[in-house]
Amino acid sequence: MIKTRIAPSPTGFMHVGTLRTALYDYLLAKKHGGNMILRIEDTDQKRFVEGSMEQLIRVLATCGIAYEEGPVLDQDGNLTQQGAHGPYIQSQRTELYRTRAKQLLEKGNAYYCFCSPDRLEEVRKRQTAMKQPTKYDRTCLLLPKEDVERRLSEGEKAVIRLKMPDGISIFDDAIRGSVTFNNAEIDDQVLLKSDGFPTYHLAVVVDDHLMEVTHVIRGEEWLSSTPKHIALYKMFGWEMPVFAHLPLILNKDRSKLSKRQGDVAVENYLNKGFLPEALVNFVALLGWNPRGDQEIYTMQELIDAFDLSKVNKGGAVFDLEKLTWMNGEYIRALSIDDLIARLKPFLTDTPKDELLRRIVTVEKERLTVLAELQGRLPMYTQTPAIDPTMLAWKKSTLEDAKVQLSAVADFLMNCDEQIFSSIENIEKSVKEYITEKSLQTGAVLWPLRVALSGAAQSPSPFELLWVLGREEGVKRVQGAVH
RNA sequence: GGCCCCAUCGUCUAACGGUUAGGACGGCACCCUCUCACGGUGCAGAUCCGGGUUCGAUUCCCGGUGGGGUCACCA
Repeated sequence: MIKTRIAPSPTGFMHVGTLRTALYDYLLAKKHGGNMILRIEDTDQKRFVEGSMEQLIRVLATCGIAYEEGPVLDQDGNLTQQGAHGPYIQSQRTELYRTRAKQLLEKGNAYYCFCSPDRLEEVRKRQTAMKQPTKYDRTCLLLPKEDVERRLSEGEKAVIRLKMPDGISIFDDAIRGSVTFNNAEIDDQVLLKSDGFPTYHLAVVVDDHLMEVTHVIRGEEWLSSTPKHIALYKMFGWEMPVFAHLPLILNKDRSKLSKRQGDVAVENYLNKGFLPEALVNFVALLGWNPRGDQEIYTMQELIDAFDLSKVNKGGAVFDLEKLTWMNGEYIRALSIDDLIARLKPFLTDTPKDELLRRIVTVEKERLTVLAELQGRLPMYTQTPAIDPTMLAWKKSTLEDAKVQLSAVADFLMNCDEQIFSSIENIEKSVKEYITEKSLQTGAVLWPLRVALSGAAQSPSPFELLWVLGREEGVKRVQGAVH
């Protein structure tokens, strides 16, 4: 059975790259009836941010990415874990890593290293100056056993390093095909830090094996450390998973997507009012395409079409404009009720139900992100200040505009109340009025719209009248005349 | 710099040796229209370069060039 896993660090936010990886993990697992795991990689205590695990769990849930194993939130919002291979939080598994590191030590596949960060730094500087690859010089590998024992018993801080074997590492990446490295160029990676925590490299291999992960999907930044992981799999005698290194998501300048150049946090997009479905749809298509001309996909369609071997190799620029367009598409596809429900969290003051419903009906096709609506509310809820110079249509005069407005106000005041029941009826009646009086459409509608909205650009006068109602509408028109 | 990866319109991508190199976002023009938005139509816009292989290369191979990633007791 296929088993995938997403393994984020609890650093306070979810990177969009993590979302895409999680999505691909999910798509691959679901496509083949497999399972997905959420594992928290919190082996760096310095980077841990309180509450971020819960946040990660919530973001995955709102994006519709469900996993079978890992930390979850119960009904009261408390963190629990589910699955047969837990715990799924690495800081709760440290004993496991220590045991495995010791095992490597005994077999001569790893060794203690007492070198100080300062010395390591010096070594690197020297190597850089001599234009040599920067890697540990293996000083501690030559230490006599007795020395090691003594220093350890004296309580000296030490790390455990992988003794990188000779030879070459070849593996078949599901996306890139065969990749080869010369082991001589690979560093003796620290596996267990002096604080007793494992590094990513040890923990990821141990956990993926113990949790029976079959497909390791991760970003391309991990490609060059894969030989270390392969060495570990071989030393432990474990079966290797399929590796799939995803192309990077890029900034406009084609460097790895970073905070400096825009939002990288999924939470930021959600908070601005990008719909999770839109974000998922967009991110799914960064580096992969189901072939064909379709742009909008449901999750089920993505699952059905997903194919790891069709993921692109080249990095993909995160195009905010296309995301924004896609979000607008999703907003327009929503029902009014659904849209209102999603809009409410973004409103600081919420108009009464019927008014809000009408506003949303009119604004729906104009919204690109949910957070925009709040700024458009005053047009409907506050009497606008009218700039008289704006009232005149094209080459028409202010006087003429006022004449037209007075007449329209009279018409609106005296017409059948029924016409206010729909935008279409209002439009029909007002246009009939214009025709009957042989007026110029623009000469009436422009001043009318400006009088209603106070803005050069706004929804149509018919839409505005429908939202505002007869009373408020007439009041605004009369107000513009005086 | 060493190693590794990558390379089709500005951007996301399609074309598993033979297509007028297709679609989408963005841009521009036009239509709809009182304005905005929506919608519709159209236009501009790409195979990094050089060698091979082949009757024929976007596609396969090699070499350049360019870009990126990585070289931590961070992931």
